[in-house]
Amino acid sequence: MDVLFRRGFATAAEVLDELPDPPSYSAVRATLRVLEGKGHVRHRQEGLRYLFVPTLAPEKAKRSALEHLVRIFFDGSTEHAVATLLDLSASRLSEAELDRLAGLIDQARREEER
Amino acid sequence: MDVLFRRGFATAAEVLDELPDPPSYSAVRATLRVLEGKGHVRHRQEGLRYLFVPTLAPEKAKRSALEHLVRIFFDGSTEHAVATLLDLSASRLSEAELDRLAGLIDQARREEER
DNA sequence: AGTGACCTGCTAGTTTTTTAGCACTTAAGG
DNA sequence: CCTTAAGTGCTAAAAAACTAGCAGGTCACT
Repeated sequence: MDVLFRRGFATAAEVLDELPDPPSYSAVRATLRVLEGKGHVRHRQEGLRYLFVPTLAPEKAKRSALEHLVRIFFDGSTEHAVATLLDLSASRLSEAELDRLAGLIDQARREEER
Repeated sequence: MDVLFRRGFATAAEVLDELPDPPSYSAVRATLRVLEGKGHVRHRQEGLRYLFVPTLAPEKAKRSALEHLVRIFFDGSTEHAVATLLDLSASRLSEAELDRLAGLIDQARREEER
């Protein structure tokens, strides 16, 4: 699922390529069929091969993943999650990115006031 | 692992209790043994029962989980991840929390300048 | 027309996981 | 002292996942 979410879609072979500690090609194909059976994935035929796509829309998947992570690792505290995220990559954030983030906080503040 | 990370430690029965769509008690016990074999978990004896604890320190686990999520769902962009996080819970953030977050961004900015 | 590269569907066999349950130990309560 | 509850270790059987590989189709190239 991670591979599919990251790339948007992929063939079984592409999923295999990107798996760390990969099982066999057969196993990947079987797993994709199981995931499809469970409704987590769909496939469409592209030429003669299958492209697999996550069922959940990317926007929903992102939110759901973040909610889950905040609950599991930060006891539900968005503040702590954001703090760790900033700390994690403070040095990689550009001036412009920081400006935009400050803007988002201001925006949240204004929505709070209403 | 999610249950252990969220609670810090737990018995097999507690893990079972918190699993959505739970397997059998036997399966949980066996899985914990496998995880211990792989080094993801340790256990210590508490009275006559076992308490299982993640091997990875919470601080490292949080960072690792965030890094992974940002890579998978936000193409590595911390900015987009923070934006979604803020949007996700803008209405739940207090004035004080927003102030502290703004402070963290200022701090990142100052570190950038050095 | 033939060949090689890929891909699907399928299968049979192996390995791993899951399950239920038994014997045994410890702690608590009557 | 006896009983009950809760835990561990272990086992055998069932279920699921993994593996290798074959037949057949399509495509591109020679």
